[in-house]
Amino acid sequence: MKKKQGSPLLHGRFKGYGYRMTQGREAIMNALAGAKDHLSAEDIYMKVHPAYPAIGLTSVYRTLEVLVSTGLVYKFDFGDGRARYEISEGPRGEGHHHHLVCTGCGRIIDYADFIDEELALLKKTEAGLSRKYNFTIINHLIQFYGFCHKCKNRKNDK
Amino acid sequence: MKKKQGSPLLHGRFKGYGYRMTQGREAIMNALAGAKDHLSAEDIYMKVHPAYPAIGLTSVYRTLEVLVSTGLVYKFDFGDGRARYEISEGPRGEGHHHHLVCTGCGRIIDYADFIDEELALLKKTEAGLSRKYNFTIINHLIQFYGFCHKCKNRKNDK
DNA sequence: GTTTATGCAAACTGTTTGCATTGCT
DNA sequence: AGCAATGCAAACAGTTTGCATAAAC
Repeated sequence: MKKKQGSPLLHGRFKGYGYRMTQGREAIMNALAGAKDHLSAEDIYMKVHPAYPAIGLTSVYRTLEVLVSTGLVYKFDFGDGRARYEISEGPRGEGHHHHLVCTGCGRIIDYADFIDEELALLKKTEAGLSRKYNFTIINHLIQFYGFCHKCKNRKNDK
Repeated sequence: MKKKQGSPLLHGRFKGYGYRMTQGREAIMNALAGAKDHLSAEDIYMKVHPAYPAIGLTSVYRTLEVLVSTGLVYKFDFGDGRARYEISEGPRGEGHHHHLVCTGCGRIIDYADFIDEELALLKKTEAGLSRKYNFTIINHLIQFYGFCHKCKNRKNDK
């Protein structure tokens, strides 16, 4: 189980948009497809580099930009100054989860509990929003902000 | 109705944490309190500068950092490279809203429709999450990603 | 009188861009 | 062959940090 071969879907859809498929892009897509979690541009660069050393960080950024603009890949930002990317398998994908973000220390906890109820409601909301704002919804991001148990206490010290 | 005088709550809570109240900090808090929308550090700097020209951008950042770490102010990131700040009146505040973020052009649409149903569910979810992860939830961020009507079409061209 | 906050300038970090070269198709 | 994609280095933008000074307490 070295590197999961290709992501035919991504691959195909990508070319469908008229972009060229190159080794670098393929490697980047594989890295994204094989990742459980959201990766930063540098994470991706690191993952791809050993298999394809010719890659440059610039290409990673440029490829990501294209992927994001087509909606095939997702970009989000947790506020730590570096963007994260994740394959857009959509909110029904098995890896889908939401986040708890600690305002005190920046820690991010992924959770997938309660997701089902949330999704049911979101689906309804989406329908309404799509209509009202003429907006095609592909994905969503839900984050709860607050204090993790460590920072909760530290806060009281202050 | 020039600038809403002080934010006694913020003010008091802030000192309660042991920080000193300075003119600059007060001005920054007023700027935040008077804003309908999420402001970037530079927005705040611009708002504060006329009334208190001695202020420096550095202080804005430093004050925001403190406010965020106490939970009095909220920081989020839409992915355009600059962080936004907003008074943490919590999800029940009248200005509370969620976002539609266009992946194609970066446009952000604020919406407040459907908020009530969403909030009801979120409240329930929060309770469960707080317990399970021992995490104190103060606020949340909900964003739908997709394509606005303009980018929807542009995408088909490609 | 101490200690914390400030302003300025310089340092940093992630991301973007210009340009000559390479590699898809 | 023709045009899109790449790599490198330099440019950028937002944010952070060091340090001497000023302001709160």
